Amino acid sequence: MNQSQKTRSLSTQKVVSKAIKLADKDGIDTLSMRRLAAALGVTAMSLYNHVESKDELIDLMLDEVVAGFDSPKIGGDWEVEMRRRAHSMRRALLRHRWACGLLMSRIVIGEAILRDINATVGCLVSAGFSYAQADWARNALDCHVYGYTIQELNYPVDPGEYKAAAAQYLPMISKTDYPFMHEAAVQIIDNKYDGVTQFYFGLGLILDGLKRWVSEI
Amino acid sequence: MNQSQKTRSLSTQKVVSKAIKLADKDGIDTLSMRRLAAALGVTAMSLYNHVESKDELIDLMLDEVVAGFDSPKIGGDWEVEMRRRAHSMRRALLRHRWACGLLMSRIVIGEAILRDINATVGCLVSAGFSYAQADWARNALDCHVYGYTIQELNYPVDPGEYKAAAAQYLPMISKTDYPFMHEAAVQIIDNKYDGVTQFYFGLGLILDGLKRWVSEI
DNA sequence: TAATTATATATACGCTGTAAATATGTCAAG
DNA sequence: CTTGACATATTTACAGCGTATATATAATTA
Repeated sequence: MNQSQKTRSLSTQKVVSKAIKLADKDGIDTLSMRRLAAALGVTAMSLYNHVESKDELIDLMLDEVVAGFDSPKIGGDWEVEMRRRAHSMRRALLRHRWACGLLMSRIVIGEAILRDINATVGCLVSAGFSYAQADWARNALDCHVYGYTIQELNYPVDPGEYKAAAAQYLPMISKTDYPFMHEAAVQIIDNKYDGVTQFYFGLGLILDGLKRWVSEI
Repeated sequence: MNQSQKTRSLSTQKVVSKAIKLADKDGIDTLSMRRLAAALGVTAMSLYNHVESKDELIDLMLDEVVAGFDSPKIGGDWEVEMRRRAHSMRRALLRHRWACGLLMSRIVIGEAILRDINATVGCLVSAGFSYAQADWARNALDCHVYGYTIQELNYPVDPGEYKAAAAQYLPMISKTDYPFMHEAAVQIIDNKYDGVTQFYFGLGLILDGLKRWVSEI
């Protein structure tokens, strides 16, 4: 039916790119092999010539997301580099909203991921961290970035939205049963919260702690 | 076929409990309504008399896990209470290995969850935190607990296992392409890492930061 | 005892990932 | 130029999924 019925039209790269595009648009839940194939003008089983399974496809998608991270420069000011990396991670994870939860909950070993970890550990080590310290520091920073961002993705931290959401949930939070939560919701509605500020505030807190830790040896 | 074919044998509580038991044993991926029903000696559709959907079932399962958290005492020493809560969270999440990823990536509003958040914010507020500070502090702590624990669930941080895993992955990490990662893996194999220590170390770092932050106003 | 309600069942639908067999286009060697 | 090998796309099929719908039966209420 197509002009190129059995001609080579696909490639792993094209499959992965289109999958990311679809996941960005419609969410990861509605991404099925059949739907992806249709979007590429092909039948589902064709994809398996370029991808071993849906699981491998998702790994490849995730590696592509990580490729968008701004990895630290080895030899640079570690604090500046870590901050820049964290910033770029958050941006990438907000752009690909489906990626954060998956990145946290799988072991993915792709090229981009190895490169990023190597650069991060390398930057810290060449700044004076021991390997153990660097490993832990990276873990703490990633925990913050992933942990914060995934909350940001699920809860509306944007000032306007946060207020709206709090107003919406408020009736569900009994004032007598949960007085502190209730008051917190009220304060959120009245005051202003800013997701970006909170993100960098927490990041600074961790970086400060790391700085003191490393220097006090 | 059963001795009680149409008799009332189920309840929401029983369904949720059995679901948790199955998820603990075989993982959340193999938990289907049919399998769960079979484990209860019943057909799949029967479950829908006690649970609105599989999604709601999972929310209920998660709330039950959170019910196992050791929530802070309002009025107690906030640092001690937060440490105790974090400890209990980690234990509960390690016991129910399927829960951590889900807790991070959904908005769950159950009784136990509301109670826990209320107690946590309440403890911090009554210790002198503003509501905004308390909200952020809880977020930072939860990020650490969830973020750390989910890594712990996926990567073997237990000393022996960590070594074995590093030894297994080492061949995949090219020494020329990823020298720092390679060296890190080598050091992990030679030195000793301890997941528990790392968890409390990171926790202490955050608590220290919070302490300085709150007092310096 | 009769009517109502709560609960369990049976059946069915559209969806999923992918195994297996088949057909067709491309390319290298004779 | 032909032929054979290979890469790729298709077709068909299967077992499993969540759950909508209709029905049957046991327990409770009137």
